Amino acid sequence: MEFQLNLSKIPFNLENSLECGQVFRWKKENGWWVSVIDDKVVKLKQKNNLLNVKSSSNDTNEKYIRKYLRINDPLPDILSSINKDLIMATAVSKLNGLRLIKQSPWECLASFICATYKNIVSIKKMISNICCRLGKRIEFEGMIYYTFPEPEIVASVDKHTLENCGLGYRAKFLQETAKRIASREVALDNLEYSNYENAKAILLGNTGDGKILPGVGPKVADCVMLFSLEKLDAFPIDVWIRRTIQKYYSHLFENDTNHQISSWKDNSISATEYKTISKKMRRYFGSYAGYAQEYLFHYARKSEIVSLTSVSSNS
DNA sequence: GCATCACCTAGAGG
DNA sequence: ACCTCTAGGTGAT
Repeated sequence: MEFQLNLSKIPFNLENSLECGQVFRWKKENGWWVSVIDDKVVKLKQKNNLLNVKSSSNDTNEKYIRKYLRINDPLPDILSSINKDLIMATAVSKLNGLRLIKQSPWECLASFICATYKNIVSIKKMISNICCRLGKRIEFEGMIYYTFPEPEIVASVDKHTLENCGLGYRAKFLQETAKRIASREVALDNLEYSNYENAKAILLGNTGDGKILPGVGPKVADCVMLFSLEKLDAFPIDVWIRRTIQKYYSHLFENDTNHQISSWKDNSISATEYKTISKKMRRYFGSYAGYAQEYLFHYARKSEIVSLTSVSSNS
């Protein structure tokens, strides 16, 4: 399967969208961005208004690609709705065309369970290891690729297999969560049809029925909802975003006597802080707060407007 | 409820 | 070659 997608008058930037930290399995090979989506190898190359697409499957049609890349999101309207201040205006002007990507919920959930307390380079390696060892093999244009393994597979392997993928203490979290997804104790795919509050309560196990997903806290839940469950108002808060907010949005918290922004410690976010920041920023940016988060996150990392002592290169 | 702290491990920096 | 520190946080106390 091979075709071109005409993007004239549709703002889209492939590189920004794939490198902003929301997806972990795309890599550049011979000028093409390559990954496996579901069970299909997909290669993408953008030249101005044209997106070249190649795939191992004939099911990878224009509709499929448009959905995955969220081409139908009204990006100009979204960006003007979140463009509320100078820092966002700068991020938008530098990253225009960055779109959220619609991932498979299970792969997204598993990825962000692995992502806790790791840098992006390490995350990519862990996920690559999981796919190599447990995924289905696909050959395309002389190269071998692997699918992301189904929850049933992850649930049933020996625990050491996951540990050997470099997951460390995350191995048991991932496997336990895989079991509960595989058994459909938690119907992950149905959460797309719940609202933000309900979906989050179910992911966090706050429904009172004891269906806990280990390794899933507020940050992981927000990432899964934003990147795979159509909750574009979700606003994940990690150390980068928190530092950016502390530096550029402290005025929003001036009247908050309970949670003075100046007292935030640099290396951790308490549950209370998470709720305070999340509520404030979701209200401030509105129904597309998740787009704002992604632009701020990528801009903060790329431009180093907030400092980290150890920043890994993105290669 | 709410704050503190340990946690697997790879990779960077000294 | 070593040591120290940190990473898209979460769970236990």
